[in-house]
Amino acid sequence: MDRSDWRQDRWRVKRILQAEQAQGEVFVQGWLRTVRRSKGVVFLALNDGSCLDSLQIVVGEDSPSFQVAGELGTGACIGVRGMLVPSPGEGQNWEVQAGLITVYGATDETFPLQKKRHGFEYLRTIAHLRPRTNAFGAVFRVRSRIAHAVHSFFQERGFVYVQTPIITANDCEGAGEMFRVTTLDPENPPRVDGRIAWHEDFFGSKTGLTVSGQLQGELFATAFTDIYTFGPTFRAENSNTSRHASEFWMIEPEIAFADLAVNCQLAEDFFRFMVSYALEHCRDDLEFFNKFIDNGLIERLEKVAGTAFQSMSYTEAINRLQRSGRSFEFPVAWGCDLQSEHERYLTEQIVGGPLFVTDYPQGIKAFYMRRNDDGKTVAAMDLLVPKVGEIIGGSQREERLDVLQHKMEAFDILPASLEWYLDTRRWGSCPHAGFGLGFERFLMYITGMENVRDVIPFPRTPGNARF
RNA sequence: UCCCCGAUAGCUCAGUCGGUAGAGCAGCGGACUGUUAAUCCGCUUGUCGUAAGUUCGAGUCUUACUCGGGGAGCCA
Repeated sequence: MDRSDWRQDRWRVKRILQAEQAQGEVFVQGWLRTVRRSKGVVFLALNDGSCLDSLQIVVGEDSPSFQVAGELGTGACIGVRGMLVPSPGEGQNWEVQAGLITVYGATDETFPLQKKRHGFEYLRTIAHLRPRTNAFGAVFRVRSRIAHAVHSFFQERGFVYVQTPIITANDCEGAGEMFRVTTLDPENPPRVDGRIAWHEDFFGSKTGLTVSGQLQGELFATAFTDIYTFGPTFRAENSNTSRHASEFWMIEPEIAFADLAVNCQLAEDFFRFMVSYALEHCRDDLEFFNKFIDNGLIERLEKVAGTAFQSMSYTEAINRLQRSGRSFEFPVAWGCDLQSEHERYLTEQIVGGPLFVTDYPQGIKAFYMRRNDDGKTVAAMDLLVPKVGEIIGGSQREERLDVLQHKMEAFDILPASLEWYLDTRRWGSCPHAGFGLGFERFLMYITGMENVRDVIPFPRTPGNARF
């Protein structure tokens, strides 16, 4: 239900532009994208973030604010009271004939945003102002809608939303380097026998920021059957790529009584639901991306929304790569992890769309993944998509206590640190599965933006935590 | 962390063989009764990333460093 008229005292630009008839006097507030002056008339383009388009404000010589309007610059924040009338000009159906204009915040010639296209790299250096641009307005509106779509999808299907902890003492999840959380004095930490006495730290043990909510998600899946998490995740890896951030958001469903096939089906349903949702609810913004960022975007999204995903086992993928006749920088051999170039070739060249690769060799995957009957592979799956690469990683979890204990031994993980995790296998264990989807990677896929730093409001990457 | 590329006006970029800095946009002033990143005329803008070196002379060549980008690894 649309309640964007929740305030009686002013209109949002989006609602005005959707008007089907003249509305009489309106009051609007926002920021100016452009100011065009002629001898007897000033045109203002007013944007309030409600939609991509701006509202045209026409200030005639008869307006009490004609003088004021002529002195406004790009970026100024104003309120306008005026009559909403059909626009005689090209390019918009409605415009506001300005009466009184209130200037909340003027700008001067040092305002960094101009009415021209800026490079994304430059805009990253002014991340506090970039939401006021067309591209980032579109990005963050889409981000908001898609976040909502995540909850819609799972809530409609009876999944319980779990807020897994951000501070955790799990140090052996194997998903990446952790940021340390401590209140010990870094200059002079307490020591026992020369080693830092972590038991004297705030939580009585060594803690860090979560690298995944999966393990706790599994605990809740053994009570609520179907659950999901959606929250921030932190990796202290020194990754300097367009696809990695130190702080990002991840969606992790975990489902009981499910094998890998059900897991893949859920991932596909989810992915396609989100794409359809974006096409339906973010149309204007997607058209902007399609026009200025990625010309094939909408066509690609529509195809993905309407087509079943392909799937192949790791073993088959290796065979297909070997038979491709293509020479890769890294050799293709069973037992080796797929390199980025291999993944790209599979999803972009061989399949030309999203692709599940399943059943990887157990040596290259995490300890908790369920061992297959062949004794060599585990029930793991990655979803690869063109341009972005790996966007989902998941697996059926090892629910057999003895097998899991052996795996932990083989991976050099001390069972003592995860007794609570093993307890779920001790009592009332059940087959279950789950996956993680990188929210920003999905946004990259949906918007065509090519850098993870440009789909997260204030990106954190090695060497940068500004704003 | 490794490999490659880059850093010149507020922004986007050009700058030849080493010879002393330039275009568009923005900004400022003016013109124009309705524009769509308006148009037209005029004007202003520089520690050439930092430090050192080679040279009569360095934006240009060399080295180191800083920052940014692309790729790789790690992964989402």
